[in-house]
Amino acid sequence: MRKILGKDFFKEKTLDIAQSLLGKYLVSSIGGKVIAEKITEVEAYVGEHDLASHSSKGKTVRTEVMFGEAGILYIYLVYGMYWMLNVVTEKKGSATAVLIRSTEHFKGPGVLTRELKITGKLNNKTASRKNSLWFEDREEKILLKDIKRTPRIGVSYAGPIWSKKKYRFLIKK
DNA sequence: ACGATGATGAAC
DNA sequence: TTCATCATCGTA
Repeated sequence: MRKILGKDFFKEKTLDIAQSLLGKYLVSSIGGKVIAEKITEVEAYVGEHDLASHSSKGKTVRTEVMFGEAGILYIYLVYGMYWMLNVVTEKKGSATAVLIRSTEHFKGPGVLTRELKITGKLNNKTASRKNSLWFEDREEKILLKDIKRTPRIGVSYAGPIWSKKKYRFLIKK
């Protein structure tokens, strides 16, 4: 059985959502071709007080998306080349999100979006079949013992506390 | 180890 | 308006 994940799923606590997104599927039908990929690596960004989070800059043209409703996509460009895919979590205004870093076949957040044809066009849109990008539960259980936690990647700017938080979750190989 | 490549936010 | 930086990746 396949269930599309909606707002309710993304309303929970960000760290819980991050962990439970492992083993779920990211499905893209952008450009007509359907690609379904099992999520294997994610990172949590837990609010305005989280110095690694873009939302710690407060509400700006870019970051206001993070202050929106659970289940909307926050997609931005880094290094002038790579789109980063995030899903907004918790209640409106919490400014929390989960970054999708890797799937089964595509290692790295920039590779993943490139291969699934994800761009800023979907920024601030809801993850849904209608918008050609959604999340599915295909009932593949990931055991706790198979999940590894590490600090987040590329956030040394966040200072001694926040750069060291173990908010990266990945499926052990 | 480094360059590609352009948006972002802070300083001026 | 300028400037350093950036939730990265492929090539060396």
